[in-house]
Amino acid sequence: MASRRSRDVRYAELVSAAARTFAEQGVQHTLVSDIVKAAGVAQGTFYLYFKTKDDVLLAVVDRLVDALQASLTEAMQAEGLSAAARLRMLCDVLGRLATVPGTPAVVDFMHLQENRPLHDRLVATLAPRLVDLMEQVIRQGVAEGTFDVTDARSAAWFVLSGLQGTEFSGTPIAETPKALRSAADLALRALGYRGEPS
Amino acid sequence: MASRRSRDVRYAELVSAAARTFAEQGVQHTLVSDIVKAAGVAQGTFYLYFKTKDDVLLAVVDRLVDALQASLTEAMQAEGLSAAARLRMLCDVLGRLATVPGTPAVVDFMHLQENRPLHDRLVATLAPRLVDLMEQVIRQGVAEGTFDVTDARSAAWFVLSGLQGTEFSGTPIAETPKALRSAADLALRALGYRGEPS
Amino acid sequence: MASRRSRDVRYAELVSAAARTFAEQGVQHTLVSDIVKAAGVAQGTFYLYFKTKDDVLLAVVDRLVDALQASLTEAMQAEGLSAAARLRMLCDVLGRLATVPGTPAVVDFMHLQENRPLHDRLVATLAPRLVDLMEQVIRQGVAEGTFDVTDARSAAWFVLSGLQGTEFSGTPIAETPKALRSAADLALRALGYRGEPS
Amino acid sequence: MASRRSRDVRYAELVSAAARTFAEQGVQHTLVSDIVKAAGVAQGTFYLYFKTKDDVLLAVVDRLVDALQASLTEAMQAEGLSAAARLRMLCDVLGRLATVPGTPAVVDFMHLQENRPLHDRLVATLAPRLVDLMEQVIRQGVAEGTFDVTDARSAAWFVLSGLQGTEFSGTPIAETPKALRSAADLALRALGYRGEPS
DNA sequence: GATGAATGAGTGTTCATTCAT
DNA sequence: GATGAATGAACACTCATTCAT
Repeated sequence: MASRRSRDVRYAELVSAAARTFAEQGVQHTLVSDIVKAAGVAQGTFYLYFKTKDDVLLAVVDRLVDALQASLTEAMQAEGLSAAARLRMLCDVLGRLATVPGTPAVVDFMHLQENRPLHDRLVATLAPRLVDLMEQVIRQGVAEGTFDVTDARSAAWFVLSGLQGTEFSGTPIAETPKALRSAADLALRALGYRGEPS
Repeated sequence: MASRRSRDVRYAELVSAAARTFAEQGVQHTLVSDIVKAAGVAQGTFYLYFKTKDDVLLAVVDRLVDALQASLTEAMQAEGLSAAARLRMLCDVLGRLATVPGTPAVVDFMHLQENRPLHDRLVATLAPRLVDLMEQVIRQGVAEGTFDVTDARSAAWFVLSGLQGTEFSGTPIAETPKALRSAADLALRALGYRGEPS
Repeated sequence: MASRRSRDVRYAELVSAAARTFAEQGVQHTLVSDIVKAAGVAQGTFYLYFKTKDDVLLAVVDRLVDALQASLTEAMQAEGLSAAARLRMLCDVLGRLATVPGTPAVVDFMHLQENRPLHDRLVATLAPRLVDLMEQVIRQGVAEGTFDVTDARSAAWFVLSGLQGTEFSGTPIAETPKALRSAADLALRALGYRGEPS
Repeated sequence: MASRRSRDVRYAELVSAAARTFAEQGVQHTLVSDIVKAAGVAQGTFYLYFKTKDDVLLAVVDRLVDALQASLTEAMQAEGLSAAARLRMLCDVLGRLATVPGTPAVVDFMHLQENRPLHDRLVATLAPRLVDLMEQVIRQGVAEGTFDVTDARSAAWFVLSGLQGTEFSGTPIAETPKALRSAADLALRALGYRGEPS
């Protein structure tokens, strides 16, 4: 029998085990029995913490989202930055996503065709928050007079999608940050920014 | 027994039945037995035309892609257009996707969370071709001196992703064409285009 | 693979296999996998014929009920019999239940504590029909002037329950017919019959 | 932690909780976890008082049986009554079962198809004692010369089953006592009693 | 070619019971 | 005594695929 744990600890262990297993075998091919084996726990224990198999998936995604959210929020809290600077910073943070400590290999396995469902949930959960942030930045730029857009929300979607598209462009992960940096220039131009590129 | 048909006709019927069923129940929850029922055909017949269940999905997607490809290729064949004009035209075609005759409700159900796999395959199949087209347009623009980008491929991804992002921005389908039109302006600006907006 | 059968034949085979298995192992301890093993059929085949495990139980009971119904109806169709004679005949038929060809050992295993659910369903399905028959007999007796009861329905329940109670009295099955015969005398007296005993 | 109780009190609480839960959800669908929840006690505590889940069922039934036994024994202790009078009294007691203080709603939920197992155990436990009582009464009647039966035991089963059958005849509970009274007349006739009806 | 009965490996979930704390 | 986390054997049911007719 796995030694007694507090509810929270065991929960975290299970989520970790699930994340690991999803990463290794793909969501679709991960059995509940794989997860519990990885967690060193009995089958039934799983159901003390999750109602169904899908539940863990949500939990895994939530943990990632929370980590990202933390990074982003922290990054955006800096005062006295211009909108353009903030946008570049946002790109940087996104670019570092792949290497955020604690979420290793996330982006890596997220892109396996196999793991589409996970990726989708992540995006579905994360995207709205990102759009909100981006929209704020754009509005700031408009207020400053450095950006020139009429519909901040739409522009936020366009820019963010463009940046995200970089993910798919076949760029090796190692070069993602650089790719995002030049994508940031395109983004700024799209927003009507006339300042010099980075 | 379903009446004898030529192989092609029966094939088409099955693909249609599959498309219909995927649309109604979602890919994940569509059983092979549902498809054959919809096609008015016996279970075994299915496997005379498709090797596996996933095969139909591919076939359904292929049919869509072919239709789109036809529209796009035709649109791009026009001679004597500026790069900017071509880009706008490309946006228009994308905007009309939802109403392409023969692929009714496609975009509609493509966006159900349920149908992510289908959507993904569509994008995976279509995206490279679109990127190719877009890249050509961009290179033309650079050659003309109206666009100003260094990495045409990356820019193509950025712009195309941005345009695609519009899909997700919550815009009602009816207004997608209009939304894409203004997104085209953002795209042109991103590419360094200085001409007047549409 | 078990050889192809017509739907009806295979259905009958499965019901038989289920009846046999229920009899041997008790309803509660019979697994679907036991039934299919007994039928020489794959697990999935079971679900081509029954929606759930409980479904077979119903089917088994129905088959028994139909057999009994046939015996009883036939027995009651004889013309020109007195009510008392009919009641005795009904007792005989009930007494022969255990030996009705085609339903071997039924009563036998019906009484295992284990098989209470089956027994219950049988009684629940059969009892109303039996009560109807008994009520008819009683009404005939009242009309003849040989029986003397005011509420034929209640009397039917009383008499039938009394007869059925004999089942539980610990009488060995072999002697059930004899026991029922003397129970018939009690029943007739209860109904106010003054004729000489059998 | 539930407050400390004497073993007996806690035992009684658990039996009550079980009875309640069985009544509400049916025996089959009652989980041990439901019972402990109803008792406000931890899962493990259950097993300090009962060896298995079936044990509680027995305990619940026993409690009912004890209550009934008490009523019956008291009723039968009256001296100087004729066999017929005793039999009528026995019917009365049975008729009042439904309203015996301390076992409210018992008969009510006992008849839910759902609760057959409970009912069965009750009958299985109670019936032999009842049969014993009834047999005594019958023997008394034979000795008095007012009853005329050869096999007192069989007659006891017949009569008792007949009376119990009244339970199932669809009679509303409120009228059960009355129904049993007229059933008593049938019973007396079955036993060869020639005295005037009640 | 067409049929549809048959297959059976695969898996999520349940729940009575145990036992470390 | 009391707790409640942990156990894990047990099982019903699914569904893509095969193949005898």
